[in-house]
Amino acid sequence: MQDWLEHFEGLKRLDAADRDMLLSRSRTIQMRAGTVIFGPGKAPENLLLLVEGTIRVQEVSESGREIVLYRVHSGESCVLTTACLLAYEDYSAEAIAESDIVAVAIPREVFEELIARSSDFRHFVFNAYSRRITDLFMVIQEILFARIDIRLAQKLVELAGNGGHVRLTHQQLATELGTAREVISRQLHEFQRRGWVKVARGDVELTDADALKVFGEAA
Amino acid sequence: MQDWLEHFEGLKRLDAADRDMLLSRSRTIQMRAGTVIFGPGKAPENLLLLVEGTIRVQEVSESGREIVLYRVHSGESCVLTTACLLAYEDYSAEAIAESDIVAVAIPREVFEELIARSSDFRHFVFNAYSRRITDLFMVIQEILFARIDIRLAQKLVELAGNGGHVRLTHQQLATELGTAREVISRQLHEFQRRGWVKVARGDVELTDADALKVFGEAA
DNA sequence: CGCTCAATGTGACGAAGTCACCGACATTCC
DNA sequence: GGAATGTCGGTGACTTCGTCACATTGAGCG
Repeated sequence: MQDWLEHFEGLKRLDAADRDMLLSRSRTIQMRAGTVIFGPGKAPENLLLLVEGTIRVQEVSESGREIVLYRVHSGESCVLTTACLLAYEDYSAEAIAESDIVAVAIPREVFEELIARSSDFRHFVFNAYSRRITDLFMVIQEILFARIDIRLAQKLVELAGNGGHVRLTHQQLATELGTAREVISRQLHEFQRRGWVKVARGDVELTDADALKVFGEAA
Repeated sequence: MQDWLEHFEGLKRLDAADRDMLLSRSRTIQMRAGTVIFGPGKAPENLLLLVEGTIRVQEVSESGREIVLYRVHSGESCVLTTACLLAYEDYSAEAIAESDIVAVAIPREVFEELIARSSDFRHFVFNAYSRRITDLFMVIQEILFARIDIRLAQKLVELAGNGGHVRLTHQQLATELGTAREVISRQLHEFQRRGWVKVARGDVELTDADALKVFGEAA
């Protein structure tokens, strides 16, 4: 894994010296799908750059309800880790490897030095922060002001691959939206009644993606 | 306004050179209470350091419902402005001067240069980001997982001054929690029935703050 | 004193979350 | 094959919360 820097759009233009620094003073780590990367009482020591795979950040309630806040994709950094290093720590948030992942861990001193030296690196980091904050704004916007049927329609369109299938359980869809399984079940049935989807065990087939899309845009 | 730097705990230890830079290349601005500092289609050009007053950042829905996301107090920076500069822009979020304010506007180049030069400044900025992100996490946590009677009780305790009065209208309280006025009215009546508060026009008197506190902690 | 506007009260309703429990399907192990 | 077990999904009753459409109240002011 010599050329992982190529995965990061925002880091391609770094100086040779900065690239060297990143390459020589970081180490590559791997984790299996399902690993808890950080969580209550488990703050990481390093800034993580995600080379391969995706990380899901979610919040959990005592009662067991969950919501996905955002995802970190390959080529992005997990800025929350740096946030954790500074701020309070009784997050009920956790980050989970959604797939097997490959990441690069950058020690804090290296992070600081790069921030000081490289304006490209600065932009990369601030960009990441901005995106997360925007994501969180959107999440709040949605859960507070948008109807759940609309949100589910949008989510289905978003998640459907080319085959038009969403291979998730109702519980997983509920977690995506921060609602309860029963609510998803009922809404999916309503969508099926309208001929927009066909539900099966662990799978939702979009039979009329256009209708769903239109419905989802009726904000 | 020469010594505004003294208001910023995180900036007190800056080098003389950095202080000079901040002082010489920024300008002080003032705004009246109620001014919209940024909002949809109105992104600011500068990083703002708030010297005097408070700024409220909130989100608004088409239907008119609102929620307060967080407040920026004197001695803090309004990092979202820098976030705005980079990311999407169709925020439905807005920042409003809650009181008359005095702020220092720092041009982008100066901001960048300081980030590069001063580790104290860096920490100041990252700290601000972290705090905001944490605030947003908490907001999501609350609106999704906490009952609104609990949240109202907490909010009343939090907002009550020494006199034990919260001088806000039901609508304003609703905005604090992102709910509807009617809901607040009903909950306040229930609290009054239990002898915890006494409601009047634009004012809630906490007659049994302890009970409210206990109730609010029954998470 | 009566006007007017903002603040608040209220009941009916609808949307969404909770609870309890059930049945349907899948996997694994005899 | 068949039993055991666990996950997934279905359902009705209920509660909480938001919405809507008004009615009422109070405070300031001409």
